[in-house]
Amino acid sequence: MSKATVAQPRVSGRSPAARESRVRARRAAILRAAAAIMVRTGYHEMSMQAVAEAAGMSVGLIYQYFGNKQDVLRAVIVDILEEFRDEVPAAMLSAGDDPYAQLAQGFSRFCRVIDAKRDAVLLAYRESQTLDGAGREEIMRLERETIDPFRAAVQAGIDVGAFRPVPADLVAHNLKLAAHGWALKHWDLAPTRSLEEYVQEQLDLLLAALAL
Amino acid sequence: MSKATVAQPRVSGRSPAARESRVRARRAAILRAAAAIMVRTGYHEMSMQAVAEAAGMSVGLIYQYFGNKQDVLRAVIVDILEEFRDEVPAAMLSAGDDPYAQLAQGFSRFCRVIDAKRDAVLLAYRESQTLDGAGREEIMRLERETIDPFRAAVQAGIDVGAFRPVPADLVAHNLKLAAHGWALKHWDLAPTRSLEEYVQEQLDLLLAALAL
DNA sequence: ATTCATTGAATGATGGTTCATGAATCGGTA
DNA sequence: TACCGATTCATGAACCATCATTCAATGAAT
Repeated sequence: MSKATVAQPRVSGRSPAARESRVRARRAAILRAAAAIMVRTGYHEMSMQAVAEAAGMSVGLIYQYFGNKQDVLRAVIVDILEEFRDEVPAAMLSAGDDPYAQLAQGFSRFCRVIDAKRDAVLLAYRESQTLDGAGREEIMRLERETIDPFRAAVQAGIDVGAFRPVPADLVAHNLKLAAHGWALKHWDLAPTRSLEEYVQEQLDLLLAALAL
Repeated sequence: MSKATVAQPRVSGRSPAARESRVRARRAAILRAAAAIMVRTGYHEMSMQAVAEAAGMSVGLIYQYFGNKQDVLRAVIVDILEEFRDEVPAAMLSAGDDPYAQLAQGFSRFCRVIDAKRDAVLLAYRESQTLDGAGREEIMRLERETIDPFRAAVQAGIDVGAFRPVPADLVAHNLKLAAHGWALKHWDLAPTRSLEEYVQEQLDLLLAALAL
């Protein structure tokens, strides 16, 4: 005996709109399930069977929405990084013209988003090497896009004469690593300080380098 | 047909000293081979068969020296971190009494060692989550021991009145992340600057926060 | 009736770990 | 010296388990 016994009822009809919304929902369910499992166990320990169960569908269906397992990993990681890429620059825009305020605002938002997804950040660090060349390229691109506003703000401050001349890209890099650091070294940092304290202390330390 | 065909001639005799030296040599060969493979392919893609071949011995023999595959991983990572733990504090001791000079010396050495083992550092970041609880504890301990001299030097400078009062542990943390960052974000940093330039620029930025 | 979504057992490949087998070396003995 | 168990070192094929991926069969919608 074999083959399908109970097909899950389709969520909605066959119209293009219905189809598109079903595709979105399925993809989201898969990614949500996969992310939850990977955060707990890691990519290699995650079986597609487990993802299917957690997402409430069959294994075969996952392959309708993603080419293969690695493709799922890529989508999970990209999802996270896209949130950074969208949130951080937006926060800086809302901070007005002052480069210092922009940096403070952007860094603060960056840290907050990271704090909310600490596990996912660790996942991205751990598993991004599992991706193929194209996947890694995409990750690097997203990371660059996220922090370029930092670089630009520092450079603007220097040009205006508000900051000491320093390598703007390196300052941006340090802000990024400091934000990532809250997730990477949470075991070391969190026992001694809250997120808010961390943000303030780091802003004080890292932006002191910009003072004339 | 089956079972052993050609046993490799024993390197030396059965005396305690000979035994100990053989054990050391075997362990070293296994770790060298395993590290090389993992750096290229990652832990999960590394087969014990491949390690055995690269180390010039049989699979079974590896299990005489390590309990299992994860045990090999732990040993590889611990090896790297122990080098940091030994080198960094030593470099600071050789820098005399000035806290600033100590920090500069320690950070510089830290970065140099990391540069020499960039792949291994990435490996440690990627795979340390694969370890069990005890393994992760050991890693955290080694990391703490490595950078505690940074914290102590900063604190000493503050106490002496040479530095502005800042959270010493956070400065130490930032120096560590900046050193790790040379490996983690080499793709971003290296195109624009050499290791020496990176060290100088980072010292300038990070220690500016200490100026009165 | 046709088309598309969905199922899940079967396939095929991989690889960690064990262990029966054989070689090398030893201390003791004649 | 020459030989003999006993002991330790070393081998690698076989065992067993785990999955990623496929695809023929089935159900629902039109």
